[in-house]
Amino acid sequence: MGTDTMRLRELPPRYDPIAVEERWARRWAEEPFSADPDSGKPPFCIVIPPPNVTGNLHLGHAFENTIIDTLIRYKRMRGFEALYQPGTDHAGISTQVEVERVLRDEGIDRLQLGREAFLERTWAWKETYGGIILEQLQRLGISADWSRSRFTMDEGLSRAVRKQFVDLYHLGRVYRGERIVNWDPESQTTLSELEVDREERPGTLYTLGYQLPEGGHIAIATVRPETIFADVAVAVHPDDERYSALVGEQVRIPLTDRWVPIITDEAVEMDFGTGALKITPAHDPTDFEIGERHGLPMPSVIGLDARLSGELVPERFRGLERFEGRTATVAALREEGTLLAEEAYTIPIGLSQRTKAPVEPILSLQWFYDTDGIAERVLTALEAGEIRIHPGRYAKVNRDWLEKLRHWNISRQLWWGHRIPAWYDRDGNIYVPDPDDPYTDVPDDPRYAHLELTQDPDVFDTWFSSNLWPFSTLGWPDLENPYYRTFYPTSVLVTGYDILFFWVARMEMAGYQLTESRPFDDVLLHGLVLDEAGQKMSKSKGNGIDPLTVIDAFGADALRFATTRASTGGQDIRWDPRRVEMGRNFTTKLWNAARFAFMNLEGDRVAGPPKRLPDRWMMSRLQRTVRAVTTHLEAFDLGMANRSLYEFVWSEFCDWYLEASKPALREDDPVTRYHLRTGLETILKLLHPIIPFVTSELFEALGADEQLGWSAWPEADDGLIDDEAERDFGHLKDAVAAARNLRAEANLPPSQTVRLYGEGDAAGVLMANRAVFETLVRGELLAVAPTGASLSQLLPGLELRLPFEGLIDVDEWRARQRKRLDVVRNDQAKSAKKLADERFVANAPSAVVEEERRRLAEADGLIAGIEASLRQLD
RNA sequence: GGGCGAUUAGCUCAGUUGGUAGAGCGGCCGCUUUACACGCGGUAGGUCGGCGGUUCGAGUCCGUCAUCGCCCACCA
Repeated sequence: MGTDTMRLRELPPRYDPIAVEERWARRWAEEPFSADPDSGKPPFCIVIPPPNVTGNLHLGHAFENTIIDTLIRYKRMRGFEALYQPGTDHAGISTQVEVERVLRDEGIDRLQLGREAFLERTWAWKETYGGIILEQLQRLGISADWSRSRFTMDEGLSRAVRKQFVDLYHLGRVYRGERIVNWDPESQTTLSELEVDREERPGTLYTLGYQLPEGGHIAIATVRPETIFADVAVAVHPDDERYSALVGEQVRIPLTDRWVPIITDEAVEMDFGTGALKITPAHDPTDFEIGERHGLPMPSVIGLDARLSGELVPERFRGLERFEGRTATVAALREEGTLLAEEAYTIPIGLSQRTKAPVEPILSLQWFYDTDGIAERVLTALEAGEIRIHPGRYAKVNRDWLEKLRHWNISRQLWWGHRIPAWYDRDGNIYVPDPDDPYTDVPDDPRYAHLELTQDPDVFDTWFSSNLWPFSTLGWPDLENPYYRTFYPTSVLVTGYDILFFWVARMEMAGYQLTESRPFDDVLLHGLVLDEAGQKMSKSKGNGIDPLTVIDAFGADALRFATTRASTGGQDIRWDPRRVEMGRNFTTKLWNAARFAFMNLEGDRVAGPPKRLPDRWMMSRLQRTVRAVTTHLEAFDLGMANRSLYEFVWSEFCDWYLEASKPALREDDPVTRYHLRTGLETILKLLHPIIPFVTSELFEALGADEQLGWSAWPEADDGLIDDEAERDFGHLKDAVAAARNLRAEANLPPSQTVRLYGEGDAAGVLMANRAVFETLVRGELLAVAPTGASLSQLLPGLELRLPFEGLIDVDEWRARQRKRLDVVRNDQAKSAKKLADERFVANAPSAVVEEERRRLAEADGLIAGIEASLRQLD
């Protein structure tokens, strides 16, 4: 190879992550890692789970994007055309709530402002704050193609949403209908099942008497007496003999003069309460279904403002807020004498995930997505293994949810979002754009010009647009878009298991529905980041940790190190600042190792096979590390990749190789210099996906003319795997450790040079690598056996002797040897016992039995040796 | 009511196909050994939640119980 012309840049003695990271982050933002759809290289694509456009980076984002970026950088280095598709989500309800709050602080009411002005304000807000989270992500060093950033309300993506709706409408999969929905009276919109949290609250179970015509009553249990005004029937189970005689009779609703029939329905539980259920179709999902089955009327008595309203509500209760209404109703019932019993009872209650307000089930005219057919299709595909889910246990969760999916309420009474492309004439007929020309709004269609059409005021559920994300960001519905053609279906979808239903399952449905394809090959679900006490981090609890603060203090590499290390099998990760410190320390260690290497890299380097034992050993271990890290990354096991690298770099490369190579470097050995450089360079490449900043900096300082992120991933060279070198260097390491033990036991100061003699099968390795051994132990290896007494350390194949020179402390040594003797005798006994067991010898694989025999022999030898060395000093 | 996860050294966590338990931090004893005190060398510390089973052999597989946590669920 000859003389090297590379120019090493001098490294500052102390690594300053802040300055270095800032420089690289800016570079990666300005010259993003773009992907060329026409390169012909195999594609690899991950779309970012789009963060809320007005949100701030939290640790969950940092964790998630580190995983994604690590995979992307790895694949890019492996020669894939890797696209990390970035972007943001308009996050309908949370953004609207946020902007409303800001307006309120200015004393402005949304309704006063009006829809158009409000949207203008919201867009302005989005323009101002919408980019913040992406800038924050850039500090993490993620290698997204920033030139392709998308937003769910971009024109192209909005078009995709409209197409989805139009297609589904004409297929009959979305329909407008009056059904029970979850109403959030606080934000004044409906919510899907997923946006409602179930909680148990202490309450009361009331038993009411519904008067029978002939006198007497039927007792009915309810937790919502204020809804009796909307009752349309009383239901009992068809097999319930207690009531069979009453079926068909009319009963009087308390506090009113209305009489309703007693009917039978299988949904009634005979064992619960009195076995008789009041039927309130407009305010309870079960009752709604019963009402539908029996063709019952469905009057409402609770309005959108969550107050009692309507003709059926006696005047004195009208206008009362629902919970006040309950109190008033109960009081009146008591007075009337129809309140038969009250008992304390835990009642399940639905809360709006966003506002925490108790959700009111109401009957409302909304848009629904009948997902039955497509869910079936996804289930078939999942069954066929078209999508791999990691960890595997979530595959079942995914399936179970799809199996019992209900129609999805997709309309929201919000302003911020994709307005529903449906128009109505005065008679309530529905007009939706032609599927063959879905981009034309209905009012533009000359066929409808004579009608006075008004557009549906509602917008879609946010997830009705993010479900398109894997293909809408790539250009769909333009099927000829090169990005769509090359990168779809995407490769891996990385997200938290908490949005498996919200997002993943819905993308699966959208993919098969609209693109006839799975949207991704693999789904990698990660855990949640918990606080130090193991609690979920949340804004309301105020226990969140700002990743930017962490980055400021320790560096983004340190944070990335911490999160990848904690990334094991979808497990939640409890925040532990010690992991970040570990990462910071590790980057510093790497920096210092590089500084040492740089000090020794000037001068000739000769390529070729390693000759000296330390080089052979290191190169062999390095190949194994390349293999292990590659395997782990292929399996998405970032935690293991992290551990393999940490272990190799710190405990092998730094602790042993760099020390052991010092004699050769002192001698200016060009072969060792070559392997030192190769080792360092390979380490930088392997570490790059995890800690891109410090590795890029060092690679550049090493004189490379390409960016590390674009360089090729190392290939393991099996020819360099050297079992003999590993065994011999193992002996050397053991001998060094034994020498250090002797030094410690003899209580010799570290500065004092020790004289040692090695004896036994492995002693040859010491003599052959004398300079290495002497450097590592700060001692002198004697060529001739010392006469007289000495302290010994017994190892398999080696006795290391420290000549007794009178100045040393024998007591410590003796105590330690005796202790060691106990340990070895214990091992010996265990092995002997095993080998004496004929069932073991007969059943265990011969290699295991052989190994046990070897252990026994080794223990025997050690015991004899240790005993002899102890006797010698008696 | 179903389902899932966790339980390993003082703390936070690893532990591929079952073959004598590991890391970081913390503790203790030493060290300006010229890459690194964000470091180096040495050292202590565990009946792997309990019980039972399978096996020559179980942290690892099966059953069961306990504790903690999460998800799903229309018994009013």
